Amino acid sequence: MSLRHALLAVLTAEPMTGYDLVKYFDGTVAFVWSAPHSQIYTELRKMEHEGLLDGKLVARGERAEKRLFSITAGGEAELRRWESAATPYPAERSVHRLKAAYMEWSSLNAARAQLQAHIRHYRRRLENFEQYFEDMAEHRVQLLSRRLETQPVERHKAIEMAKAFAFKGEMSRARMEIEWANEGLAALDELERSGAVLAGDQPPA
Amino acid sequence: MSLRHALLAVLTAEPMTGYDLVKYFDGTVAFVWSAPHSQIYTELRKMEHEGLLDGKLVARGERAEKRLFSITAGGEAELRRWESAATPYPAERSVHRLKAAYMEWSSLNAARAQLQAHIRHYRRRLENFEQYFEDMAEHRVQLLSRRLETQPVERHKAIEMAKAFAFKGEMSRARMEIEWANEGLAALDELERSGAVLAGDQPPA
DNA sequence: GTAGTCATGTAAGAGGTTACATGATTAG
DNA sequence: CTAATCATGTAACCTCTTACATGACTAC
Repeated sequence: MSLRHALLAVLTAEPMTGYDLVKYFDGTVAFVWSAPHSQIYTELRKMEHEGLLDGKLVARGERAEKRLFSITAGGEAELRRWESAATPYPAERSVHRLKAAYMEWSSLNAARAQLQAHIRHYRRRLENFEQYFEDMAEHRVQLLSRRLETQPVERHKAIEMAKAFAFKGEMSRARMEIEWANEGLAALDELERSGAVLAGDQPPA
Repeated sequence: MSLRHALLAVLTAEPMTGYDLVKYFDGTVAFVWSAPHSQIYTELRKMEHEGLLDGKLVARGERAEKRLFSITAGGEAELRRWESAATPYPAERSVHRLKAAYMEWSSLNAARAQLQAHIRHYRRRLENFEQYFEDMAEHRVQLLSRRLETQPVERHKAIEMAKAFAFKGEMSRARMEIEWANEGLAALDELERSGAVLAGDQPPA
């Protein structure tokens, strides 16, 4: 049920089409919540039926039309309710941590490759976040600029604080994962020096 | 497709029933991968049909029977393959980070309550991890002890390293989340001092 | 004209959640 | 005898993934 709240939240910036939302969900929003277009279009229609959104057809070129969605009073109320209510913590499901926990079934070199891939993955994320912060400082984040234009000035500080805070969390997470993987690489070196054996370095019994 | 690899990995310790697996998945395994019994029993049967597991009925008391599953050579091969192959990174979906990103729709006090709940959640997790490490040091982790009994000695170091490494990752994560939430609380205090306003502290327009 | 972008769907299937359901065994 | 634990399922439903599908608009 979080996709709908993500959609409501994005739509508080300004009315937009499903296509616009798809783009945002492929861009900055994807850092905290991602969704494919198939899910977005169907959820938008559902929310329209439930009165959380208002969709109206507008012209697009000569013949075509597109559907502009805006958040309704009910939608905003639902967003406020969700933002103020407690959200249960989903059960842990971390493939890469699971894999690490049973690393003994890999080989020394394959295990190293996994950790190096882990580092590469989170380094790339970190670079994207750093880019985002730069863009934010220079007012180049479209969604945020639109939001500031449409929301009352007295809320601007809170809006900027929330975005920065959330992304800082993802940055800390990325740094933590890189550090963790580096410690794993060191532990593997130590294992190798001590002559320990992984199952993948031995033939199957 | 990771549930099956988690099951294979746990079953390398020793043959066990679905019920035993359910218990482990409610216990230590849940820290990296959790699954309800409904999913576990059906997946076990599927894996049996595919030849990854071998299930045989054994007596249980006078009348009843239970099914003991053991990993087959094919199952072990699949586990080794998975452990050595690259695993794609799933799309981010973090409700609490999403909520934080749109905190401006909450109220100062509700936002504080969210962050305090975040801290409590990860503190509890951290305590559980600390308990686990203590249990591990004193050889009180059943699944691990069984595993060491059945696996060749030359692999013991690697086995212990892998478990400790994975759980250290979850501990770092928990510490990071606590620190993050504390920074958020400080940022909210700062917002309040500066007279900033959140939407939830104002009536709906 | 044609390639890239804008724009919006449907549908099958996998994975996960929650609830319903049942019965034997064991320890007190 | 009775409560807790052992033991194993089924089923409806929701969410998400992946693939299929279509057509208009715009810049070159």
